[in-house]
Amino acid sequence: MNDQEQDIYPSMTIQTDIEKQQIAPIKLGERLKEIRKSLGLTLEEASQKTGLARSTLSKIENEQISPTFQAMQKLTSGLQINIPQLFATPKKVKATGRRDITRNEMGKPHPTSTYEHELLATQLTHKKMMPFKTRIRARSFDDYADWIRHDGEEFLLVLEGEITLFTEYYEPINLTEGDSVYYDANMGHMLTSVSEEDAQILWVTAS
Amino acid sequence: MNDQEQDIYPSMTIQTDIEKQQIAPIKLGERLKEIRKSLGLTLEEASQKTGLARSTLSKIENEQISPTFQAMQKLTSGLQINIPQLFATPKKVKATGRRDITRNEMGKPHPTSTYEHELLATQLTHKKMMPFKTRIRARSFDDYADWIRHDGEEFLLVLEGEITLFTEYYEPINLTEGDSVYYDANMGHMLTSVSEEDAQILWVTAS
DNA sequence: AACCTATGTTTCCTAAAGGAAACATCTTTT
DNA sequence: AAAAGATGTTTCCTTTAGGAAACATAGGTT
Repeated sequence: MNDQEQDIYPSMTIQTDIEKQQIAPIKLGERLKEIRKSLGLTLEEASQKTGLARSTLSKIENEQISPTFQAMQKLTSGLQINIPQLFATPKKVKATGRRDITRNEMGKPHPTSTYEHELLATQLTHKKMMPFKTRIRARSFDDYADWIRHDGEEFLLVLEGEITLFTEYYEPINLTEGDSVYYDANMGHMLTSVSEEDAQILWVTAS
Repeated sequence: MNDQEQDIYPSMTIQTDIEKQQIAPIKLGERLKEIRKSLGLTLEEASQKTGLARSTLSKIENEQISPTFQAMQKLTSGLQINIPQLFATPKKVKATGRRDITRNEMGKPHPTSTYEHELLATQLTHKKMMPFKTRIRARSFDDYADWIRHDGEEFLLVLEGEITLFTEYYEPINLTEGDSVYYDANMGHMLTSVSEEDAQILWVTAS
């Protein structure tokens, strides 16, 4: 799957790092207090570790002042936390309880010139992985205009037939039923069928 | 795979969000200027978008002042960026060019009382997904002490045989060769084989 | 060239942050 | 129970951040 093909269906989109960092309508003070408490520190101790006055910490925790970036750096380095951590709400609102079953052959078809994709679990959006079965129609290196490359990592398992895996930095290699590969998708890659029948694979992408 | 079984091998560990956020010994002003320029904005335009005075922005960019958290919020909301982005160095060091092939049956065995895992791509560490083939030995609900649940999301494809998928919030459902499921792993889940032979599945986890 | 305009910097003032110390509340010690 | 200590809050003062306007500097226009 190359970049152009992406984002056609919502179900094809993958939740990226950026999206995960939900915007912070943050109660910074509250959060800081949580962190300090979880470290078992008093204001005085935290003051010593950070170099900020006890009173200043108190005011920050009670949202009486808005700390400067400088102060925040002292906070993070002193308490051994990183900045995103300060903003990430501890109980992250992660989806839970979702489930999506795709019966055999009942995925969403998505054909291209070289691959015949069958998208799985398309009822779910905002998932971390994108699984799909693919029948490899390409028979030759020349069926591709260029390397396919995109963000993220990919896992591939051959379900039937035999394929050749071309990758930018390695020699081509043949894979047959049951074989699998894991690779960085930034590296150029492409597949061709070599078995009599077009090979079928399972593909899972994450970025 | 339950929590206890995790983290036995480095190759089983999955790269988490926290690890990705590399610490930032940041030149905040410099970074802000980069962002503003990349958006093609003048100080005046940025001022209008953020509600911060032109002069203030100038001083921040030249590190003459240390913005308050309040100011930083105006920055991030006005320029449509999120806070970690402000700190992340633009050229993120992401792995690329890795590749790991696992031949059929050549994965790393990892048996438990209910499952017989074969871990795939174990040569790679810090990957976003953890793929493994599993033979389901459990035959009954009672083979499990409790629901299996852990962080992240899971994708499952039945390679051979038939299984029953038990999930916390849904009725049990049977899956046969070629069927697949995607679900949140926080939701309790467990599998049993129902076919004559123990069923085999492919499992991919991401968190 | 003189003139305007757009963009960024600096100045000057006020509003707000940060620190020291007094204060208020608890808990522990004797 | 009184005294001492520890912890967090508030006050008061100094320093710094943030905004308005003046200033500097660069292109464009006539």
